[in-house]
Formats: sequence, structure tokens, C-alpha cells
Amino acid sequence: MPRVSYDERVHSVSIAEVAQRAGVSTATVSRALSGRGRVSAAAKEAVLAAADALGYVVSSNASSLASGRTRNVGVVLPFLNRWYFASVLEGAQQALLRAGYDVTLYNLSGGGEERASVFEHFLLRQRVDAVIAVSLELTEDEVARLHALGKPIVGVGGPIPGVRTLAIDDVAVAKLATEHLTGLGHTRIGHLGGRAEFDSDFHLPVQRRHGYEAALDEAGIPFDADLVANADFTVQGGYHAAKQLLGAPPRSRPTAIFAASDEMAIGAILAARDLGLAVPHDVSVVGIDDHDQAEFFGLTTVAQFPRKQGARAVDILLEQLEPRDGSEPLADILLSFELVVRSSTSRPRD
Amino acid sequence: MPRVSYDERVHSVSIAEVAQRAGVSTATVSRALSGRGRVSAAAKEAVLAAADALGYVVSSNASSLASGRTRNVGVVLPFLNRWYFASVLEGAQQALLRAGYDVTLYNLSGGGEERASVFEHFLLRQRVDAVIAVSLELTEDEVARLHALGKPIVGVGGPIPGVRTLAIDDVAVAKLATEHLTGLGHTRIGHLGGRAEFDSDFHLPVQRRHGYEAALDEAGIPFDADLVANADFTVQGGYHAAKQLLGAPPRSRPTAIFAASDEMAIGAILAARDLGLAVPHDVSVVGIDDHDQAEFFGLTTVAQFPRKQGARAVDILLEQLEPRDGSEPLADILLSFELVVRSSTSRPRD
DNA sequence: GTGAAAGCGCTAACAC
DNA sequence: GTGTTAGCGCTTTCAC
Repeated sequence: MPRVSYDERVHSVSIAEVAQRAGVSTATVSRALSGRGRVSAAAKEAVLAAADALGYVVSSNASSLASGRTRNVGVVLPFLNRWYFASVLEGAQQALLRAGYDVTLYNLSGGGEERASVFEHFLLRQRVDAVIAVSLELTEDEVARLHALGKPIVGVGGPIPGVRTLAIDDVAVAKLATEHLTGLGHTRIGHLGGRAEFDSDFHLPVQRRHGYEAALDEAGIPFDADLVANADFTVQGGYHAAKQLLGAPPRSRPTAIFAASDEMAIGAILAARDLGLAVPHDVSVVGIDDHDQAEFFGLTTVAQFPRKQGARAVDILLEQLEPRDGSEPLADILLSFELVVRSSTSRPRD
Repeated sequence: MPRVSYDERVHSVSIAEVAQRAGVSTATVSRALSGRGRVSAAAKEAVLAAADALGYVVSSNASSLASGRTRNVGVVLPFLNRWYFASVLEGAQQALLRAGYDVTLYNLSGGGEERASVFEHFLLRQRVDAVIAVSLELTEDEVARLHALGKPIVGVGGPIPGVRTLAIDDVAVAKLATEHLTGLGHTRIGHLGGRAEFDSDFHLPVQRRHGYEAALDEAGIPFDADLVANADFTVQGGYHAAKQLLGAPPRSRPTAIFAASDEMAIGAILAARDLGLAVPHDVSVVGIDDHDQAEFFGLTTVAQFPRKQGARAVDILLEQLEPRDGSEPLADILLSFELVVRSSTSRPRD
């Protein structure tokens, strides 16, 4: 704790004052405080003491201007108010904070013009040392401009051309979920997929559907387009789509549903209840995510770990921003996922 | 669109290059681009053209260092992954972006040491022009340090001593919700409140409970401690607490529940269903928030408007950062709220 | 290991 | 209305 009462001061302490008090030059103060370059133990101690006594803190602007480093990372995402995105952001922010980096947030949910404006802002104002793009497909131009400025980029949630990327294997995840159902003996398996408009970025809906079809195929179950309904990844969307699937006559109704997100899966569980169907007795439901509420609903799901994804993205960035010896540049990374079996799935009734 | 291909360049264009190309001085470029000070139309046009052609953008660090303004606002919040907080942030970010400000995010959900670390970071590094604190009670020391640096602060979600604050009147909101139930003729009204540990910041649980009691009082209904259960504001917490209230024998069971958040109210609806009780026939439920999912569940609620709250906070900040003539400094502001009646409430059965 | 000094790229007086 | 110029507060050669 600095030993000065702050409300008595209006201007901030400069490095020169610290230097004077410590009886060294400003260069030594800079070196002592930043850890770059060597400083004698005695000098370092004197500097630390002086800085503490004066309540000194570097001006990030002056430091950035002189050094070219901002210690700030931009995180760009398409939504803030959805579990996956907020979780990735949380994980990234936490890791960045620990490494001494600030996070500047760019939420694109406002619309198209906002996106252009964001790129004007931070590409251009050189506020950040690097960029994390979550489930966003940057254009080649955007990537090129960032790279031209020497700013590393890492993508989370899907591949960006020319950019190192973290992603789960969506096909494999969907296949795993569906295989869980075929393994239980289900043969009429419905799918709640993502609507085409959500496919713009990383083709996540399409890939998850491919995984679903692949699992059916391996189990020798013919694909039936009537068992697929698409929605918008929300509970409400999943509810309505599931009602449609489950409203079919008992003979043709699916005995299990694989939803491309937990929120839609929860919607399906609620829809089943409202139709008087018991889960899992009449219909099994499996999702993807391991959403916060998955446990509450007893939802079987394939967990992905967005917080870890965010933290991992930071590791990769830091390796480029602060290369340490022995660290190899990493290739694209496929993230882990795992099936979490709860009470929403069981063998079919007969 | 700038007419240069960015990947051919590695260093960024400086103001001097623009000045040269436009045939004016750097001062004129600065003035033309920032809008501060007067510039002839011809000069302005020339500067704009040159800047565009070269793909010039100011270095925010150099600009901040020279001017003392960062065009960056820090937003501090205790959670990211909850509807209210994410919505406030979204509203604030959007308004800030429109005004040309970046947002640096400080999420404190990591724990206590993180909080100290955050204050080291941004109080101290002078990265921001102002601070928005959402549902956080800053200490006097923290407020004093910010003020000492001349940084405006605005609080959202509750009062901070010495700081301009935006908040709903939690007592009135809770009273309105409860009055809706008494007005329908309910006399056994349960309350799902917030647990004491959530009271640390703005005593929101206590205030909402006061509103509840006030409404009962005015309706001449005696307060009954057995009809109150506390939880953690989540669906799951509300579910368990509601089960407790609704598990009582029919005679003593509440015919209506007022929950201090929509998420808990949704938990109550699900609990009622699981107990075989119809909503609103057997039990009415009302919440506070107008959460994204409120409509889906047909939840009657008192809406607050967190996105607007965030945007409003920005207005207040901007008024201080960029005072315009005729604008009066605003006092603390009570935000609007409104009862939204849906299908989860009705008159009691008999 | 340490200090002197030259910038980093811009803004804001000030003079014209 | 426009140019000149002195910093903003730091980091980093370069010499010692």
C-alpha cells in the first residue's frame, strides 16, 4: 500500500520524482520497475521504496508511446449476453489480467456498421497489442491490416484464414452426442440444428449436423429430414422446434433428440413436459455446451469449456507477445470436449 | 475505404506524412481531424483526402499523452455471465462506441485479490478517462484516488458515497410487484429473496424485501416469516427455495410468490410444475427484471431496463467529459421501471 | 550497472 | 486560419 493520501494530490507523480528520491536516473527507475535490463539489487530496492512512497505508477500512454507496447488486448465478439461468449470472455480476461494486460472489449451485436466502426477504432488507433476474435470470421482485409501492424490475432470458436485458431471439432462433438443416443439403442433420433443465418461464421450448424448424420450412418440408421428442425440456439427457439418434432404421432415421433446447443436442449425438455412426455422415459435429450443450467435440468451434454478456451487463447497470444526460449509456435489447436451423462437420456422405452 | 493496400506497409503513417501530402502543417492536420479549433474548408478537405489516401489513423497513445484524454472508459462489474450485468455492459459499450470511446473491461468475478489488482491497473495506469461501476460499492479510498486523478465515476445499480449514481428504487419496484398480487386478491404471498451475502453491495435484497413488506402492510396482510425463503438469484436457487415454500400443506401454502429476480421466479414456475401445481391457477408468480426469458415463461414481472441504464450512465459521463453549454449537472437519477403483466399471475383460486 | 539524451507521435499555446 | 514549437512521460540506445 502506498503511504500517501491520494486526495491531497492532483497531478500524478512522474518518473523523475521517483528517480530523484531514489538517487538514481530515470533510466534506472524504468529498468528497475519494468524488469528489462539489469539493475543492482541496491538500486532496485531504492527505486521500489521511492515509487511506493510516492504512489508512483507509470503512465501507460507515455510508456506505450516510447516502447510500442500497450499491454492491452482487444477482444471482439458478436454477442455478450450469451453463455458461450461471456464465458470465453471471462476466461480470457482473467488470464490477461494475471499477465498484466488490460482488455478492451468490442461487442459487435449492434449491427453491421458497428463492425466497420470497430475496425476503424482499434485497428487504427493502435490501442491493442493483439486481438482475440471469438466466433467471428474476419475478412482477409481485416486480417491483413492487423498483420501489417504486427498485431497477432487468435481466433476462438472457428477457423480464420491465415490466423491461428482454437476450436472444438464440431463434427466430432456432434457425432459423440449422437452416438451416445444410438449406443442407447435409439433409432428415431431428432436433431435441433442451427438456422442458416447462424452459419455465416464458422458453419457450426452445418458441421454439427454432419456429425449427427455421420453417427446415424455408422449406426445404419437412414437420415430422415422430417426429424430435423432448426432454430436460433435459444431456449425459446429450441422449445418451438422441439414441439414441432415431438408433436408428430407416437409412431413417427423421435424417441431422442440431439440439440446443437444446451439452450435448445433445455427448450426441448420443456416442450416435452408441456406435451406430457416424460424425459428421458418418452424422449431422451442431449445437448452441447455444458451450460450453467445443464445440471439443473439434468441435461446430458457434450461439455466444451469456454473459459478454458479463452484462457488458452491468451496463452497463445502471450507466447507471441512475450516469446520465451524453448517455446515452440503452436499449430491450430483442437480443444477438448467430453460427454457428461446426466438424467435426460436413457434407453428407449421398448 | 482507404485506397492503399495495407499489407505492403509495416510502419504506420504519421501525421507528418499526411501534413506533407496535404500541403499543410501537422497542427492543421490535427485540427482538421479532431475538429478542435478552426480550419478552412479547403484545408480540411485536403487533409481528409490525404489521410484517407495514406490510411492514416492517429496513434491513440501519442494523442493521449499530448492531450491528457484517452477516449477510453473503464467498466467494472462483479459478474459477466449474468443477464443484468451483461445487459448494462452492452448498453454502455454501445453508447460509448457511438461517442468514439473504447471500453476497457474489468470483471471482478475472480475474487478479492483481483479487485486490488484491478485498481492497481487502471486507477494507476491512467488508461481511462472515466469509470462506470456496476453494482459495486467502491471504497472511499478507491473513489478518492479516482477523483484525485480527475476521473469522473458513475455508479449503476446502487448508490456509491460521493459518486453520481443511477439506480432503480428497489423498494418501490418490489412494492409494485407485490401490490400487483395483493390487488388480485392474494393474501398468502410468499417471497423469494436474496441471501444475505448478496446484500453486501447495495442492500438490494433487503430493499426488495422492504418493498414486499410495505405492500403487505398497506393491504393489511400480516407479515409471515414462514413465507419467505432466500436464494442466490439463480433459477436453480429459486427452484429449491420455491419448493420449500410450495411444499407446505395446501392450507398454509402461498397462493402467490414474489421473487426478487426473474431467474428465481422462473425457478419458482418450474418448481410449481414439478409439484403438480398450475401457474397461475394454483400459484401466481411475479419477478423483477424482464429477463430475456421472461416472455417465454409468460412471467409477469417489473421490468427494469439495464441496457438503457448502461446508456444513461454514459450520457452522464460524457456530460462531464465533454461539457456542452446549457447542460446542467444531473443529480442522482432514479430509473424507470414498469409492471409487465403476462400469464403467470391471476386472481387466487377461490 | 548506470546516466545522458534522443526520440515515440501527437496536441496546444503562441505568434502571425 | 495556419505554422512553429515546446512539451506530454516514458523507454532505450549509446557511452561510460
